[in-house]
Amino acid sequence: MSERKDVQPSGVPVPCLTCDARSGGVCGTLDAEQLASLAKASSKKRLESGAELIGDAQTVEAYSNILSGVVKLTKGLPDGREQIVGLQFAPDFLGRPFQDESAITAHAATNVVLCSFPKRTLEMLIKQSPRLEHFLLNQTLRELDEARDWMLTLGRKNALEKVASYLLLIARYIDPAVDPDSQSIAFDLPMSRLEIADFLGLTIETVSRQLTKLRIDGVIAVSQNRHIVVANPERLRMRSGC
Amino acid sequence: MSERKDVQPSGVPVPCLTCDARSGGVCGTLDAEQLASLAKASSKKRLESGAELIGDAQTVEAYSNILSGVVKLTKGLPDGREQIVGLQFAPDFLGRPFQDESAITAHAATNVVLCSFPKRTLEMLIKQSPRLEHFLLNQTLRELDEARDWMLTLGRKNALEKVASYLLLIARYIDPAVDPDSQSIAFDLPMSRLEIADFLGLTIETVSRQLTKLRIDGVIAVSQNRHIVVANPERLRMRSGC
DNA sequence: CGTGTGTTTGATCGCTTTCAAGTTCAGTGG
DNA sequence: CCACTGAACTTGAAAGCGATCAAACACACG
Repeated sequence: MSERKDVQPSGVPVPCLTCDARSGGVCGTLDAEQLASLAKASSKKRLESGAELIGDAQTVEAYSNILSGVVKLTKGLPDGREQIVGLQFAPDFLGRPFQDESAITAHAATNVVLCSFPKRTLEMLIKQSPRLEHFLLNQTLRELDEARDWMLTLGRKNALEKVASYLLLIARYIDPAVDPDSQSIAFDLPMSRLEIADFLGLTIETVSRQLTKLRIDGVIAVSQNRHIVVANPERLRMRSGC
Repeated sequence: MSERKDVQPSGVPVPCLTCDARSGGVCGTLDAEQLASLAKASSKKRLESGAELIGDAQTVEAYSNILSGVVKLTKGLPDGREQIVGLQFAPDFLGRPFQDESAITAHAATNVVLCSFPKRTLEMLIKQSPRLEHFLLNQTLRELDEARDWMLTLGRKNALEKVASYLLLIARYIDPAVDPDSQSIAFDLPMSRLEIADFLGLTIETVSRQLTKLRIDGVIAVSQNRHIVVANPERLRMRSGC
């Protein structure tokens, strides 16, 4: 690709012009020149649901911005038990800076579009740009807050509270202001029952039973397995334990 | 205190000269001038085991370095259930940058010595010192790794594996190279059975029973409640599920 | 129309919790 | 030094919740 086609008079690379992640994510912290050097080395990737992005103990040679879709981060025990330890949504940054080997596995939970770039390129930019490092610190702190919230759920909530908490988590991703108003909210679950179970530290059967319970109690309506209507978010919150 | 007594010819403030955290922690990233301005605003605090450092939803006006002891971070449910979501040891940095309200509670798990300084002072230094921000990013990434390890333990391990994992965690803090050699290792638990239970998402009775099981199996020896001798670290690791 | 995958439902089992004593330990005052 | 006291810990018995095993159901696809 020629420079003429790649770079606008404004200095913003063409592929970045229409990119949702440009303002929200990593790229929003870069000046035009830095953005250009990152864009030159980056490529858009489409992944089907279920595809593996990063393998456990695998050398990581790329970082990515999530442009759309949901990525799940998992850890496993030698005997096959699995736990999802994080969910990442657009426009999150994906990758573990300053560490060559990943201790976790990443999979596409839905169809996913990424903007990937080499580890080296980004690490060079980090050294140049305190704003970028500040952005990463903030995202990492947010992920840590989320992980700790989830530890409370995993360690101290019962099955019903776990499932209710999960539904609230997804509902809030769709509409962050879901609680105060008691409007109903509808969405499609980005994950299968097995994945939900791996997220909640439960089995599929238990997840299914708790969804049934919430359905019978009139808190939610379920259709086609994945489609959820939360009739009464406030009642769902009451069942989530907090 | 006069400057003459506070500052050495080298430029290193006197109280910092003998400080263990000076090289390992936040202060190691600062130049002499920055260290001096931080030292001027900081004060050493001794806290008894059980003291509250940061309350939930309380405005945080100070950050700290942990000079000695163990700090536990907890989250609770409205009905009183509690979960420990993190342990911090010297020379960790304590506090949640860029957020006025704490979402968690911090308590001294043992007697603790802190070096505290005002939020404002550190935030000013962060703006000046990319090295400091880099240090904080690294510590936060490490804490996130630890939190995710623990999510696997909370969600997918049974009671015996949880207790074994906890003992390994503490043993590794005492001696990081505890696994490869099969030497025995002895230490005092920094936490009560209730705290261990809150860490593992179990009850005190279950923690006690699993410790008894490990004792009967000859994996550990327990005396005076808190003192543990791990006779065979490798067998302990085998029982931890990974 | 059959096949396969994902989900629901049912019955039973087992682990962890709960409730209820005991026991050990550290601290205090005689 | 020892007896007393309260807190922390251990042990036991029973109950409950989620896991496991098994079967039925629903939907997509060839």
